[in-house]
Order: sequence, then C-alpha cells, then structure tokens
Amino acid sequence: MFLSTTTNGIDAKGRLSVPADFRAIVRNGPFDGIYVWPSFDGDYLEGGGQSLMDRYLQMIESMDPYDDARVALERAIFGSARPLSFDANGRITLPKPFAEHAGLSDKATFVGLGARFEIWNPDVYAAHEVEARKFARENKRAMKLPPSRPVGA
Amino acid sequence: MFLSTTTNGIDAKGRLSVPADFRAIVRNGPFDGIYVWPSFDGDYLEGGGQSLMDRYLQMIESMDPYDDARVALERAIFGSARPLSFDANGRITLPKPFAEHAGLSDKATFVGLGARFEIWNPDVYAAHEVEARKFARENKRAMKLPPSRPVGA
DNA sequence: TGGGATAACATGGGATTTCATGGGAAACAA
DNA sequence: TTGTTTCCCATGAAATCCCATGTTATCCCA
Repeated sequence: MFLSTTTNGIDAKGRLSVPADFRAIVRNGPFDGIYVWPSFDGDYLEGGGQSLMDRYLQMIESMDPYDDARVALERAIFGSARPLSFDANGRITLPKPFAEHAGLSDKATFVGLGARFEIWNPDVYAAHEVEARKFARENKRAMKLPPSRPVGA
Repeated sequence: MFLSTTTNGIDAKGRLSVPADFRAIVRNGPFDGIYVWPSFDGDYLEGGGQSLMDRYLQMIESMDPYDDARVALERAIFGSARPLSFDANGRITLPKPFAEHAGLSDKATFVGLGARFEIWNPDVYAAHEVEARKFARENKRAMKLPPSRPVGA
C-alpha cells in the first residue's frame, strides 16, 4: 500500500529519488520501476506499479469497445503513461513533458494513496492538503467503516 | 481490541515503546508494526493495525473515484499515514512532523479505542479527558446500542 | 501465603546499514 | 562534434540494528 507524503529533490539531470518504501512495494514485480502519467484532472502526475496497471487494464477490458468513457480512459491513462525504471540508486528520470505538466523543477512531493500515488509540486500540494484536511474534518460523519471481519476470516 | 491508557517515554532519538498489549494485538499480521497518522480533527495521532488500514482502503475504494469526500479522505488518511515498524524491543520511531503535530516531546499517552487507538501529549489528554467525560455525562441519553444479535450469531 | 527465581518490559547508547543526492565517465543519438 | 542518456562510484545524513541494564510483573515451590 502506498502511504505517506515525501518530498525529494530533482537534480540537474532531471533525476528524482523514489521513496524507498514506494520502491519496496513494486519490488518483486516483473518490471523494476513505476508507471507514471499526467493526471487529466489537474497539474500533477499519477502513478503506480504493475499491479495497478493490470487492474486498469482489466477494468477497461470489461467496458464496451466504443464506450466513450472507455476511449477516454484508454487515451488518458494508457496513451500517456510511461514506464520509468529505477537506476541503481532507486531514481527515475522525469520526462520533460511530465515535469512541465506538474510544474516540477527542483523538488517533487510523492503522495501515497493506497493503491496508487501522485507526484506534485510541493507548494501546490501544500495548499491542496490544507483543503483536504479541512474538508475531511467537516465531513467526518460521512465516514463509515465497513464492519471488521471475525478473527481468522 | 485496543484498550486502556498507557504513558511511555520518548528518548533522545524519538523512540517510543508501544505498550506490550497493543503489540500483541497486531502481532501475527503480515506487518510487524502499526500505522499512524496525524488526526485531521485535532492535535493528536491516530493509529491501528493492518486490518484497520484494510478497512479504510475498502471504504475509500467503494466511493466514486472523483467524489470530493473520497479525494479528501485519501489525502487526509493515506497521504499522511506511515507504517511504523517495531524495533527488536517493540519501539517505534516517531517522525518529527508527527511529534510536532501532537506536541510530543518527552512523553506520549496511548489511548485504546477498540479498533484503533490515539497517541496524545499526556497533559493535553488529561484536560481533554475531563471534557470528554463531562460531555458523555451530559449526553448520556443520546447513547444508543445497536440491536443485539442472538448469542452465537 | 511468602519469598526467591525467572521472565517480560521499558529504556539507553554505540555500531552498522540504508538512503538520498552529487558528480564523472562511458555509451548513444543527432 | 554536441548534447543527451545510462551506468558507476563517492559521501553525509538519517534510520535501523544490536547489545546492555534497571525495573516491574509473573511464576513456582516451599
């Protein structure tokens, strides 16, 4: 599970260290790296490991071939995603268009969201985080946890 | 079930012993540690074991992908939670931002709340507890138990 | 039921490893 | 060539591991 928020530096070569716990999650996969694409919903990047891509693929395959939503998803995710492999020290090199889309220059913030993660400009994310926490506080009553399962189930 | 209240010391390295009974609850899980995040509702930390996180993930995944509440919760919980693993003696190391959020420096109070627990500054908690008991006393008529099930069901 | 032995627990400090980051050299492309 | 990408190694800071110790709780047997 991708968790927590980490800000790392981007060096002159466009290299960016992926947090070690994120790397640990995708390790053991067939591909030693992550999949990243520009979000169609804002100025940030989205990403995940092989299993996330497999799930998206499965989801899309279950939709009608010419469903508008299917075509949109295919374009937005598969059409723009890139596999970014780790170097020996666990860094990826950000393609320029990605850095531009998210306004990344010298620092980037990884945000773990369970099954996937996002990469933001730190300043932009800070503002969003304040909003998100405020919204959560005001809507906490809407949170209903599913019942816990019996031990051993 | 996380129960009772325990206060332990925080050493110079930011290490904090998790009460032994709390550790016993999460033992046998796939991850030997606890998940902790700064509450979005106050100056304390919230936490639980793997099963709690699984339930939150289930809850969030059942919401619409671009629902505002979902996005806010994802960021407020997953975006700020960290897996804190036990060292050989059952201690966790508190990340600095967590200690700052909850005003923790030399001591921390673990408060068991059933499925999850909270970590407070002892002095702040003492004051808060007085308030909480007063509130409970004044609102006792609003407390409702869910209908009980037949024994064994 | 008392009291000594034993185990569990919280805490402390030093040593080691991991991690993020920087830069140079070699391979590649235009 | 000139600029770009990939691989390799160096380094300081931070996190982790390992061992030691006092104290408390638990057990066991007389």
